[in-house]
Amino acid sequence: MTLDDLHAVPGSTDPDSLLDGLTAPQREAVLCTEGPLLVLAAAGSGKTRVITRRIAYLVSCGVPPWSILALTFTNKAAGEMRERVHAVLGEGSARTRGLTVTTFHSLCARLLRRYADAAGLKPEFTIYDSGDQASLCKKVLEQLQLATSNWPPRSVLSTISEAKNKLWDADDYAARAGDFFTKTIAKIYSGYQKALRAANAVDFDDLLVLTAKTLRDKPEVTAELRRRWQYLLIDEYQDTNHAQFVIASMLAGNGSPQPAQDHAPNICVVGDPDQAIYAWRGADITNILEFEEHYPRARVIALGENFRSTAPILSAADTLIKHNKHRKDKPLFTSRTGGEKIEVIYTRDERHEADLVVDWFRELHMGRTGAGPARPETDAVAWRDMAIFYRTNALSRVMEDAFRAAGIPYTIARGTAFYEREEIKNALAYLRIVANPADEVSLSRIANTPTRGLGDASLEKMEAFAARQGIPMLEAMRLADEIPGLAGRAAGSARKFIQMIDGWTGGGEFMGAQVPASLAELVERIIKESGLESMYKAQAAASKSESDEERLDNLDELISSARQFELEYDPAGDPALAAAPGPGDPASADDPFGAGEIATPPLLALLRGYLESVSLVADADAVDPTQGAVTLMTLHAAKGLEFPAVAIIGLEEGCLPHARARESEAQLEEERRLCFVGITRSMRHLMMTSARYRTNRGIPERTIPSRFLEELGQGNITISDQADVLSGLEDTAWAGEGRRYVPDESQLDERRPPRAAKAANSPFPVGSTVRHPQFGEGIVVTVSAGLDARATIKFKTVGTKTLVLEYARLQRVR
DNA sequence: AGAGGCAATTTTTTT
DNA sequence: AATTGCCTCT
Repeated sequence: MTLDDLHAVPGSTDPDSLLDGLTAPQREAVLCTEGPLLVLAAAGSGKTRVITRRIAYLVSCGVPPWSILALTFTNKAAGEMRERVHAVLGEGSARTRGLTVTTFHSLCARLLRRYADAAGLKPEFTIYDSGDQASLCKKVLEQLQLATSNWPPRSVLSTISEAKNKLWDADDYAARAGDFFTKTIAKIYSGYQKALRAANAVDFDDLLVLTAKTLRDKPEVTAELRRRWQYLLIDEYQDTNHAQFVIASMLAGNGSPQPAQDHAPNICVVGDPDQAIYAWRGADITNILEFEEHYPRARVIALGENFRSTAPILSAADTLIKHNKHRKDKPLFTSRTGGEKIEVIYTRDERHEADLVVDWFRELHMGRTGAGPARPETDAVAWRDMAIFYRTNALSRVMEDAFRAAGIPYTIARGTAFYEREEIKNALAYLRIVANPADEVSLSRIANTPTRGLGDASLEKMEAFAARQGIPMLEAMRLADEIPGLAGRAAGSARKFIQMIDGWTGGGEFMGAQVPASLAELVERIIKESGLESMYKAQAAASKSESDEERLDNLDELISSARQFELEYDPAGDPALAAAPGPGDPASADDPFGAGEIATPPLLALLRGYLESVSLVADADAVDPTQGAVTLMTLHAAKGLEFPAVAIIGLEEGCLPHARARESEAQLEEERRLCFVGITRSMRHLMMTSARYRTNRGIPERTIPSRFLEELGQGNITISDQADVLSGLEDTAWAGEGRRYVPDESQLDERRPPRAAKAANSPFPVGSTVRHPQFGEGIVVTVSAGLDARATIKFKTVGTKTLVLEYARLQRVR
């Protein structure tokens, strides 16, 4: 975010002022509002700024905000864009009312809820994540009597996903299936899709696919939406897949079968082919490459000047990306001069790597010292301005350990992590059942969690009954008394279970005195009344382990998140609730789609919205620059961000480029683009590390430096081989058989004394209980070594704190 | 019925 | 290394 966006005159009505500070091509991109426009925005070329100004410009020219639709890939990107448009136009004003800035997936979820009938769904449908998909797939495999060993659900699902991305349904796939493998997949696909519909559920692909099909097959729906959204804007267009392409085309009014238009659609797409990194999940680069063919009257504007990075960083990125053969060369330049070179560092192993990154960040944080006059304090880099990128999530662990030991604050960009915890999944499964009683996957998750005497045998009987009668499982449980062969005890348990759920939903009506008045209350009651809370309380008491107490904290946090959602929820802004507009008043001065009759009970609407938002979080959404901490994330999550200081780790063959991507030239080029994306996130300081040995799945292996390091341009980098400082280590450590790396402790860097030894000598070893004069009793979580040793202690009453041992006056409690 | 232990296996990236 | 699934034991 740049200063002049934040400080732009709020409520300014002068469209021309929105061009201030823009370069000529940027202005052109803002001003070219009519007709198809392709903006080829190189990394760091001010893309977001252009999009923001463009939206503001449209509004200030009198275009009604509700007729503008801007699509991004992550919630964070959408939120940021919304915020910046507000900042330029003045928040809360009617000037942005009805403006839609959202992600592809949320747009689709909302459209599918609103046009559920047309799409063949019920509006309370559940969105299944990959875990849910796998469970459902397993059930289908069982029905088809196929072994999961021969048909691993994960890989079956990815084949199905590929088909879906091409908009092939199960029949299309079956029609093309020739051999045994594809024919079997066709059967599974068909069964899986039936099971999804029976559960009134959709997977991530369905969100896009069903929307695309609805738009294609229901002209009345498409016409209505086209009437609303006259201006379409799509960010990161290089990463759209075929379904998204169809959605965009249909919304723009350029889809088959009748592309002939008397006016060219106002569709503006922004992207950079060099930053296409999602081919593996079906993104189709030809969408952006062939935009001009699809929209013959399209204007093309290239933004090539980079305003983000220093010259050496930019030059290295440019040199690297030029190694891609299947690429249209385009300029990438900066008018800046100076700047430090990229530091390429070879380390011994991943722990050494982590230590050197920590050291580097520490130096940056203090401001550089060294020869010459002391640098001004502004040279220091705040923790929040630093980031570490890695190819795979597994690489984060060692870095985390190092940061924790060093006492440097850090966060990991893993927005989905919270919702992947067992206790949260369980609580959400109850919520999903409440919202969508047909949701079989959620039901089987919690039918006997906590245990209530509904074991596998009883559940199977009820499932069989449900299948015979062709009714959902929950209905079968309702009729438990009539199920032949079902034990009386199990039937009683089922009855109680049903009563419990009816208590929350008012029998599905969401009315009545006993039904919760708020979402937070519903979540709280479910956690208590389902028995989840007492289950985890009992576990915590029995094991006294921290992870179990953490579960209770997490459940509390879920209640808070529901409360938060409730506070921010605006029913008028929920397109899924809006009644379809009457055909009479398309020219209504106000947003004809914004407010409509609300037929759904408010609590149910809230719950649907909440579950939707939970299902659609992205890892990148967790990036919070206000946290004052170093951010750790994958290279994929880093797209669209920028940081003054960046460390990219794991520059090794097999890691980056990844082993699985070395089979084809195309995959290798995508890896190179991934590396390019990482480099171009950095504004001033960039370090790239390569470990000579890396432990994968517990086995240390000798590595080969990434070819990308050779492709940066020698003039842009400085190389420092820290691994070589201890030459001879290899010969001794790797002598003999077994290929086990046994580092000789005596040869290790003095700055890093063996941690385990020091920590063990600490008077307060990990796991011990200590007493603090002020904070009371706690358990030692980590201890660092050295003179200024610190310990992280989880206190019973005041939470977790990091203390310097020398001053903390801790007492060991036994 | 349910919990606990052992063995086998491993997706890179994510909406 | 870590997770998941399967199996046995209570």
